[in-house]
Amino acid sequence: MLYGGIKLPGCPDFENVRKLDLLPMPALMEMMKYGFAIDRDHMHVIGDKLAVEMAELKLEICSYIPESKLEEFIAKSNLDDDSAMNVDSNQQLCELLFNTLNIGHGRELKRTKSGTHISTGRRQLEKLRIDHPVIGKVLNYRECAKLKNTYADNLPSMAVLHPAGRNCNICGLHHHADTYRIHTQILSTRTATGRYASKDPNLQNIPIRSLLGAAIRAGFVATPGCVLLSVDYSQIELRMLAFVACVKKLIEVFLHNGDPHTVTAMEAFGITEAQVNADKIRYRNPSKNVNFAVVFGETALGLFEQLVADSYGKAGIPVPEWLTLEWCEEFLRKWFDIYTEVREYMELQAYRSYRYGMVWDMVGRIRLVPEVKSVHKRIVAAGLRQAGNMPIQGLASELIKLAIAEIQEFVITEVRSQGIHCIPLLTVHDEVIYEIDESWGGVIKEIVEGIMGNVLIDKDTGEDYCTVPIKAEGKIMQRWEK
DNA sequence: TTAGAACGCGCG
DNA sequence: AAAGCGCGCGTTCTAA
Repeated sequence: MLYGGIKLPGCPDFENVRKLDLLPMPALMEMMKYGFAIDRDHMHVIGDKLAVEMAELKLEICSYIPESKLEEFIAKSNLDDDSAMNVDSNQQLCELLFNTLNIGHGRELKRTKSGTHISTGRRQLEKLRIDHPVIGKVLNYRECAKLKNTYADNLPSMAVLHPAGRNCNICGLHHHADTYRIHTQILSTRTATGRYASKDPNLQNIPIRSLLGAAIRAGFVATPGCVLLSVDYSQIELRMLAFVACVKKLIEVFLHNGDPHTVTAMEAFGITEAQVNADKIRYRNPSKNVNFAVVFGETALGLFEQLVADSYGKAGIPVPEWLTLEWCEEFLRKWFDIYTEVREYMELQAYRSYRYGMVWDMVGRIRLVPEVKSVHKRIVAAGLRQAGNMPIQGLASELIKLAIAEIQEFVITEVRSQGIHCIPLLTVHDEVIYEIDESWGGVIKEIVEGIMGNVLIDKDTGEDYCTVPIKAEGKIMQRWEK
């Protein structure tokens, strides 16, 4: 027995899955009930800064409208202020970029799904960045608008006051100070893969990747006297791919605690570690991209597009001469030769999709894939990608569920029973967050890391169900991700 | 006037 | 021809 009667490995097994879905429920209930504290003033300050930035960018963007066209644009603008156009409207943006400024003239520009307009998505605009200064402004404006509308303005208004004092009427706890807390809803039976979803508000997509985004995340704070403990699995999907598909070379890399991206580059190009590090853009970045995206069923063209966008976007440099579609095709071929079991794994999932109409992950959760019987190649291809991805994403989601349940058991029997404050706040796919009495954060961090890393080791026999070591790393913070 | 589609984008 | 998995949400646009 692994935990509470959960068996591994498996085939479709509803009883097993039902048990696994129920075990983490007490912890999820607490996450929703206690909420995650936010610093409303911090959010307001960011919101004000973004408003200023947006107004400036909007003026700069509108200044590119030629005098002769100005009236035409003003007539089409749907805003009641005196601005010449609405940058949030892709139609008006298309008019400016492609019909007025003729950016990308003569080049093949990708159209939107419905085919009615040229796509103004970030990946497309990145390619046009060096053609005209307005593109950069639009992208900056978009980032500001997203952060302001979705986060800076909305989150403070959704926060609920937990007043200082005993027996809080919201959560029942004793609070030493007023806090404003966000209560999300966690949906445990929503996704096709077994992951959780979060809504009203969604706390699983709080920004972090950009500098401005990180500032938003820093608005999530620990209650005074407490710290936040965030523990996340490292490279969890790549590890699960190695495990599920029995990928010899990948398993070895993880057993030796190596860096899979560097090793992939060394193997694919037949070079040394020093050579990989000497030209990371050429060797390590593509390897990292494929290691990450192969579980999504990325194609050579997808890889090519991504690397081109990275080149223009992040590095701000033209596409290197070696970066061609053919190069990407060749690299992908080499990748599958090195990790040849992945090819076999994908074929097995395809077979199961056709034969049984479904695929399943290692604990027995199923996903139906009727798409593979479609007459449309595009639909079939999408179904096959989903079939290949689900057991990987699924198993990764089962790990964190087991961990959440096990940590909760520890929290209740060993921590709170000693009068130490420790509550679960949130889980974000491969990460769990707790709020802990500040003097106990360090101790509990070590224990939680251990529980998460050993979640596939049998508690009675010590047998490891997993052929790949699993690692979890924790951080202690006053503010989320800082 | 309004519900839903389309588009774009935040996260893992 | 299309070309990357899983979500939720804000704004604009469209059809009724």
